Amino acid sequence: MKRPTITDIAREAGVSKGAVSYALNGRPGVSEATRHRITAIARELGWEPSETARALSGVRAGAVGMVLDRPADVLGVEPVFLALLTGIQRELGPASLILQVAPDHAAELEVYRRWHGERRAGGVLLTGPRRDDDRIAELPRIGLPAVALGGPLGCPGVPSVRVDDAAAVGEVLGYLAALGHRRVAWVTGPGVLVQTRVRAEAFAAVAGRLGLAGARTVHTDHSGEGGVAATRRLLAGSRPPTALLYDTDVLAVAGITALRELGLAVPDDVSVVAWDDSALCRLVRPALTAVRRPVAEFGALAVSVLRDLMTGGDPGDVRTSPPSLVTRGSTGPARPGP
Amino acid sequence: MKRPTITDIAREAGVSKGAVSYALNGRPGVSEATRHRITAIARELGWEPSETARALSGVRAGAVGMVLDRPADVLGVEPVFLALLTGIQRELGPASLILQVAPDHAAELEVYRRWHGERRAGGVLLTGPRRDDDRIAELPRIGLPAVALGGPLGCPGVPSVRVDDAAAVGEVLGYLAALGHRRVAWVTGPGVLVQTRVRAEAFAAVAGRLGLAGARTVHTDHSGEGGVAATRRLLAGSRPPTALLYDTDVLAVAGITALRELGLAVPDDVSVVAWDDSALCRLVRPALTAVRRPVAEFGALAVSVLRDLMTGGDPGDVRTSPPSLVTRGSTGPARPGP
DNA sequence: GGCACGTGATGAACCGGTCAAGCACTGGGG
DNA sequence: CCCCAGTGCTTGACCGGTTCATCACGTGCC
Repeated sequence: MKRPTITDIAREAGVSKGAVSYALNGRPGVSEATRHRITAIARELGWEPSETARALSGVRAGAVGMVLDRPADVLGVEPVFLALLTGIQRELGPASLILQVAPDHAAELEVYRRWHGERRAGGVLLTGPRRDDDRIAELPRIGLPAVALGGPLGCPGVPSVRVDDAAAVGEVLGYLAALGHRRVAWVTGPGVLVQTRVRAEAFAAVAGRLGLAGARTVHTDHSGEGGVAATRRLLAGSRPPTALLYDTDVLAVAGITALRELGLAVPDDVSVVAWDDSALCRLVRPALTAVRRPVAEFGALAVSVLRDLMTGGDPGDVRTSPPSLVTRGSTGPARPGP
Repeated sequence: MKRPTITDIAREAGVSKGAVSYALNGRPGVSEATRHRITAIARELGWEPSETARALSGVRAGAVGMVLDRPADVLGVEPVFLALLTGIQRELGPASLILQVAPDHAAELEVYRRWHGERRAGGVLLTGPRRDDDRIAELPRIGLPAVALGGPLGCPGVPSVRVDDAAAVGEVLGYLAALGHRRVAWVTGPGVLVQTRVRAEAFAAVAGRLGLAGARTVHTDHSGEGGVAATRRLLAGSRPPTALLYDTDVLAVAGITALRELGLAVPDDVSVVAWDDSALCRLVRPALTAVRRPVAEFGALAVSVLRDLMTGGDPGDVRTSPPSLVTRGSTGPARPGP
């Protein structure tokens, strides 16, 4: 009950191995009649190509690889990870995803080199891109096609797939401004991440445009405790913010908990917005107003761009469909301040 | 700058390819002197074996595969997934994990067959095992070593790795009983999952032993909404429970939110326990008393058992270190009932 | 001295594909 | 009629390992 090989097909069809290879790969060298006969036999025998053998003979692999810095750091956000995975796999179809954890960028590049050398992966998805990321410089040199998830724009050879966070920032701030908020603070992750940076810059720009003088950005390590501390610090100052934006759902929950302990009501005293929508945002009370990003689409799009790159295309940077703001109970009119 | 092959090493050492192969694999057929010379040259050249070539020549692969039903269903719990992944990868070391999503068990088995046929994976971790799982019957037939994550005990050929949930159930119920709780309800996931079943059975058994007459189990689909509905239903009955156990942290948060909306205080009116501890449990108020399971250890252990199985061992079912109960603010003395 | 035997090595086949080179056959143009 | 180009297929090398059959070379024993 071994799986059939092209040799079996060749024997059955009365042709050579080479002819079968040409026929099944849709390349010239065999007549249409023979091609049909061969594909019919292949289907009948239930033949499927051996990725292993293909890889060994130097053909680009179809599998996609992904290295995680530290699992918890993927894109800076935990719960989003599974949605991302779903999208990736949906677009990947029968091809498989190879996952590996690497402690640092050097080790990560080593993994890329191995994957490429062995042709185990034909391309990779780059997670958690940073400013001046050495990986982005090195990958084209290795020759391994790569797509940066939420990465910097305009990198030659390494296209980025992004969610239009800037637009979302605009929408959120516009919404909050319309509610009368002037002092808005943004509790976000490590500043080295491109994603964080993009949001922070958009935040500053939009706040400037809307004339929100009291806009502030606070960087944390994305941990709940960090979020709590940042919230306390922000509220302790003079002229505290009337609206808070959090980078994750867990961070936002930590935030409203901290606010409640400070004796502040949400949304009466302070409004809260979470960055990624989730079941948690719906379930908590007050339910969290959140930015819903098309994360699964993001993953799927990344794979399709990578595929394009792998087949010789030269896709530029790409955007998903725009994120949307889901308003719930955690936001309301600003309390008239001093 | 191609990577070196054993042919390069052979040329350098002045021996044949075969000798190099024997030497590097630590098998008889070469003298100790030659072996040393060859390994030295291999190290110097920076040689690393090509998994691809090895796979093609029929050697068992070292990589481990894992198929996800639907990502969100892995072990029934989302946040745990990343911790699991961390543990798996820690034990896996430089070997890589191959991940694939399959819509149903038939497709999943097809993936296993392909992986095994191509020797892409030398073994697999089985997720979300069920009672009378057809995969567990089929995998030994395919010949692919497999370890069931939290699976049924005593399956010939497919060892299980488990966390001792029964002990945890005992601890939780003992703790609640000591606080005076008699009517305890368990809000859990789909009954087909072995994991859920084990907990439910332990729950019933322990409740019986402790004489908790009002113990009840409610199955949900693991969604937050399902948890809310179950909570409402439980509290609406006559003689409602004074303590609630939830299968996930998100479920528990949904639960305390629902309780608050029903006008019930936690823990004064009702105590709440979450099954898997997480940042969320610490951050929410009242902070959630939770069962902390060694999830990363669980993943690592599964890989090490799988490795044993892959190298011809016959490991039986294995347990992780015991889970522990972390008491926080969401549990307290039972309110004297009617 | 002849023979069996263990050791250490070699050479070649093999895994399942890809692909360049070669070859037989056909048809058209000069 | 011959040459050439194109079509359709075969042959065989190759990718980087593993493994089996074989063999040369001492060594020990009768």
